[in-house]
Amino acid sequence: MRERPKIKDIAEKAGVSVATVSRALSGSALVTAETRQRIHDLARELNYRPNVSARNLRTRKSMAVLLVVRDVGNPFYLDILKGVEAMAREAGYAVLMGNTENDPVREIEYFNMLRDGHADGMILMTGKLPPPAGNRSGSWNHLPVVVALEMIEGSGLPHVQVDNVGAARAAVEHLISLGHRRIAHISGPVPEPMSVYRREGYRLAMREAGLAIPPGYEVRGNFLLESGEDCCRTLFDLPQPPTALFVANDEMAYGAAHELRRMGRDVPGEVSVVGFDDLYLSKAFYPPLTTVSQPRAEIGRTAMGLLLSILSGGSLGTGEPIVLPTALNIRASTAPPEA
Amino acid sequence: MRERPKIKDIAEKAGVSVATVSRALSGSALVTAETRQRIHDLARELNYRPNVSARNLRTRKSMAVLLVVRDVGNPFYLDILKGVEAMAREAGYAVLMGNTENDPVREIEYFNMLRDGHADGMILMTGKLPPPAGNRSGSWNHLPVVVALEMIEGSGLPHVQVDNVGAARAAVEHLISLGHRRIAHISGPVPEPMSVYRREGYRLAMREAGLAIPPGYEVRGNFLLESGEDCCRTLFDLPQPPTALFVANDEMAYGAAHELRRMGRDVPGEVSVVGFDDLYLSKAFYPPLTTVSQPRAEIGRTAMGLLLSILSGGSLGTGEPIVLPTALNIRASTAPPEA
DNA sequence: ATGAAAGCGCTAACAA
DNA sequence: TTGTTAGCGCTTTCAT
Repeated sequence: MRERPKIKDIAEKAGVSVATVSRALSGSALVTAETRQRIHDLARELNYRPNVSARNLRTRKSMAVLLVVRDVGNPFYLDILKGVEAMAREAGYAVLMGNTENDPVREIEYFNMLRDGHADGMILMTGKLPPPAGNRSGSWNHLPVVVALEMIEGSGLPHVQVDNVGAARAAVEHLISLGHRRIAHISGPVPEPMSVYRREGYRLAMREAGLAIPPGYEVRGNFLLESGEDCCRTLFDLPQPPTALFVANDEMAYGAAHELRRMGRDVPGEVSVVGFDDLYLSKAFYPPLTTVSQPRAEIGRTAMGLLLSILSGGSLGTGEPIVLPTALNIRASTAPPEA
Repeated sequence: MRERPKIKDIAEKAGVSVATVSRALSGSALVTAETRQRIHDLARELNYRPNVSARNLRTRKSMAVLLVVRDVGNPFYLDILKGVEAMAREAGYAVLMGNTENDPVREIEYFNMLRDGHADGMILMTGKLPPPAGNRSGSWNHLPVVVALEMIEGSGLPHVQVDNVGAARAAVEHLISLGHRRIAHISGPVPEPMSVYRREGYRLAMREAGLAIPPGYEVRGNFLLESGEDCCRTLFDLPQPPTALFVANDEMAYGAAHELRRMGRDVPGEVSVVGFDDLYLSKAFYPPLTTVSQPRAEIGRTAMGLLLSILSGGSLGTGEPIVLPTALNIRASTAPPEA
């Protein structure tokens, strides 16, 4: 037996042609049950495994997908990755990790990997599309790419997302229904769409309740913990500080709550805090964080499902984005304002 | 210009052979600077990119590595992944995610992917080696595999790890130095080595301080949040409950602290808690968690570096495991016991 | 310094 | 139902 058996070895032992072996192994109906059985037995006996490079070259497929995020170190992506991975492996696809760190060079690099045959399709969660230079069609919308989580407006690509405006609005309405009037917002890095939408939800809820947004009540953060602390400090340096905070993600909400504690302000006694994302630690946080929960695993599964249907030549759907539902998880970081 | 230019297209336009183009593009010295330049220009103009499947088939390499973990959803792996990814892409390797969920079938599957040419090497963090069935050599130790984080004793494979015994011991010694005597331990899922080692460190520190471990003071958890809560409850149902907890990972420590709060016991006023891992949220936790910090990104980088040196035919090192240093981060969840 | 040619291992026409 | 054969696009001897 040679180092690594190939189809030819099986063919010789079985006394058939390589074509027959290939067919038998791929379960083609054009092989008698008897020869198929014989070949399968032989394959097992020789511990045969097909060479993927050869198959990929011939079939022009790689059976791999690329999952591209801004920062692999961000815990937010975990459940999405998990959802993608689960669906992918079920369908026989491997998952390649892409990490851009907001670097345009890398963003292009991953598109190139797609072209190079490293992967058959891509799930893009960076919210950005590199300029279509060197791309004949002048656009990306004929590539097997699904945009998830962070939308890319006008891209013409299939999207899987949540209603950030509506979810943010519901979060702020919760605060208002508790009786809060002075509600501030720590936003993400506007003008990125996700941040803009969440801020929009905040503004909408405030306006509908007839509440003015005092100057300085909108502070721009960057989604990181420290940023939550900093923004919180800014907010409470105001002459008329807020009684409630709507923070654009949980991580900054942790930072804000942390900072409030440091300043000796009780949460939710003196200040209520609402986050966004429902990271899995938010329920163990002290106080357990009221926050908007996104169906992360579902986002991953849906995006991968969409990509699979594209890869299998299925329709691209309606072109309308798929919007998954969010939920407001009311826990212990919100309470009525002090009397 | 054809759909996707290949070497042949460039060769024709340049009036040279495909061999010359291949050489020029790979930077071979056997091409005149002039033709090399011409070919490079042409390649850029045609927007040429090599087909990876073809190259992989020919070179018998995939320029990809497989990173296999028990649970891609676990935040602990994030920084490791980040470290691996950074080193990998620097060296021109792609990173494939593997997720076993402790399923032996999947564990084998990833080894098969290695054999099949899906990846050139593997970083294994599952702490388990599938039975070497169908493996001629009867063992795995000639495969390009680096074991990280969770050691696999007797595997003969290169290891990157931390000194779990020593780190755990230092953590418990901290508790002892604060004056605690009744120190309990919430362990991981013994008899898995990592859990056993951390428990061993606990026992060692206790013995050296001349402290007996009362019956029931060692409770077995599973590294998950809820498990921390459950174990904590068990511990405080004891007639003589502990004044300090050494918990085998941060996630369970969060759970334990959460449960203590629910029981109305102040941390660290009434009970001190030490964790292990230093997840990035531990400092934002309330109270900020005293915990053992592992150099996660460094573990990832080191493992990938080791794998790269193996893949480039370098030595396998001494065979001795590489042990990376840990540090005890003392924060606010530990204090002297009540008088 | 360049070219011709032989594959890498597989799949898929096309024949039989 | 099976076999023959032609590639997939690239790298790499071996000639020249």
